[in-house]
Amino acid sequence: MTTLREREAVQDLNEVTTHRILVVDDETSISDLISTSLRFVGFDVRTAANGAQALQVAEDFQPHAIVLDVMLPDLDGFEVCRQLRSEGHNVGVLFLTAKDGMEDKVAGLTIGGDDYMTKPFSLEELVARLRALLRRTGAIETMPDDEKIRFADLELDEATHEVRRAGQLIDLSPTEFLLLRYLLINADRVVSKAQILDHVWQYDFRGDAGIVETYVSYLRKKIDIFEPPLIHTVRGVGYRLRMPPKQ
Amino acid sequence: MTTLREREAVQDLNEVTTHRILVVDDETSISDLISTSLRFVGFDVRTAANGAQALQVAEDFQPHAIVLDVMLPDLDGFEVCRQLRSEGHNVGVLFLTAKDGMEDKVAGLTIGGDDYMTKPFSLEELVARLRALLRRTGAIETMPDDEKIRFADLELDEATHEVRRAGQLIDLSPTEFLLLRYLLINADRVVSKAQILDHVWQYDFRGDAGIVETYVSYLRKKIDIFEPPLIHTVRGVGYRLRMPPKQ
DNA sequence: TGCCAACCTGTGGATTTTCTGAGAATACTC
DNA sequence: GAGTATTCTCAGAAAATCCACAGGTTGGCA
Repeated sequence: MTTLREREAVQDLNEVTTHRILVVDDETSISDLISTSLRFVGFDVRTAANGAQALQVAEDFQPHAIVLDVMLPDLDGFEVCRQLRSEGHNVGVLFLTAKDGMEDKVAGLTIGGDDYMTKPFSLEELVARLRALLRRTGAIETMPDDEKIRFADLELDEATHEVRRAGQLIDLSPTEFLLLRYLLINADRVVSKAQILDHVWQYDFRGDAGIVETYVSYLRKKIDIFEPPLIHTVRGVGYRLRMPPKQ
Repeated sequence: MTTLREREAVQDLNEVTTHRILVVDDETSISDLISTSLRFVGFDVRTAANGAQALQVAEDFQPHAIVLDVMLPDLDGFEVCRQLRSEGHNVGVLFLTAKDGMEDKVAGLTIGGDDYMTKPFSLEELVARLRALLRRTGAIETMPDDEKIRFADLELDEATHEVRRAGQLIDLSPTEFLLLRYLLINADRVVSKAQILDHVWQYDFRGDAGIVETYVSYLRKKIDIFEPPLIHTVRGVGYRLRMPPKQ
């Protein structure tokens, strides 16, 4: 799925060091989904299925960040977080919360560089948030403008959520933004509609891949009214962001 | 989650030296919340859970300031403070008190550069007060003018609590002021409603993020009646203070 | 050329998000 | 203790977004 290119990009940021991420969730399906995704993107991942195990694994794995479900069979996520911090672990935490009203019982999830997402989420967003978290907590040292992804005269800024083509500001909806981001990260490679669906849409999306065509169409109308067009269809395979062939 | 920008600002003020803050509170949840926040904005933090421990830690940590709950299991906060002073520690103290009428007593007992806040408080305010305290006690040397935060033709003065747009004085309520301050500190980056809620509102606020919309609306009516508007909403993500897009 | 599958894109309704006004509750001020 | 300011909830309106669907278009291939 995701790509040498993306892994190389991560390598650049890390300067050789790979970041260690601990994923804590008791539903194996979720935890598999997440860890597979993160591994593809180049992280070194380990998992735990409950709080006690999480503490244990964290001890000798020394992760740079933790993806932590707040709803665990034994300790809850906050307790895990508290204990880790009190033991001196200086990790950023990306909390996962259910969308069922549990949400508003919990405040303070964005303190200290931490962040949270409600289930279900899209993998693309998970990765983006996790990267942002690593940056904020200093695990990735950043130059002022490596929060921008560029391709040709196209520029996507993660911090401001701005997208520009040839310097001109372009307004995108949230899904359009994620889609473009996914295409950009995989620039020059073909990505299938299934891949796009898996990464950009929430993991519980039950519609069909036709939606991807619709959104590609939206994107084209916004960014490919400029010349030359960058989004190319590879019939029978998928889509590809590509420079015009310089003959 | 407060931002590279803010950390850089702190660094500038400190000229490399990081300020040491001692946090004394017996409720772990509170002391965690505070220390996490302070660490993130660049302070070097240590904690103590009671008076005796506080004295001990202060001895070898030599903090520049102390955040001190007046209600401790052993000694009370004032006693701790008195003993420290008598031992020659010249630290500023930010007292924390419950909202129970004790406030007046506390107010009377704060001398010199000290300050106090009643629980619950907002993290934004805690940090602001602490900075002010450090300035008053001389732990931060200030240039005449760094108590102002500016963005475009907007100017917020921390010392006087005055806000101006295009030179014109604007009257804000306390919450509006904190909100604008938070937006200013994070100027140009997108901040989510959850972040705003976590930082600007008191930590025990149990309402939903809708309140943020309401207050953004208030702010707009006060500062964005001027042209151009500076507060922009990024749909699905949050808000952002932004200069008029360079055409 | 003619056919089929894949792809594109307009339409429109459902859904979600955001904005804002009105009013109740609370806190402050003189 | 009356009057004002502030905070917060709520709900309707407005806007943007999402998504299904369907007819039109394109490209590959027999």
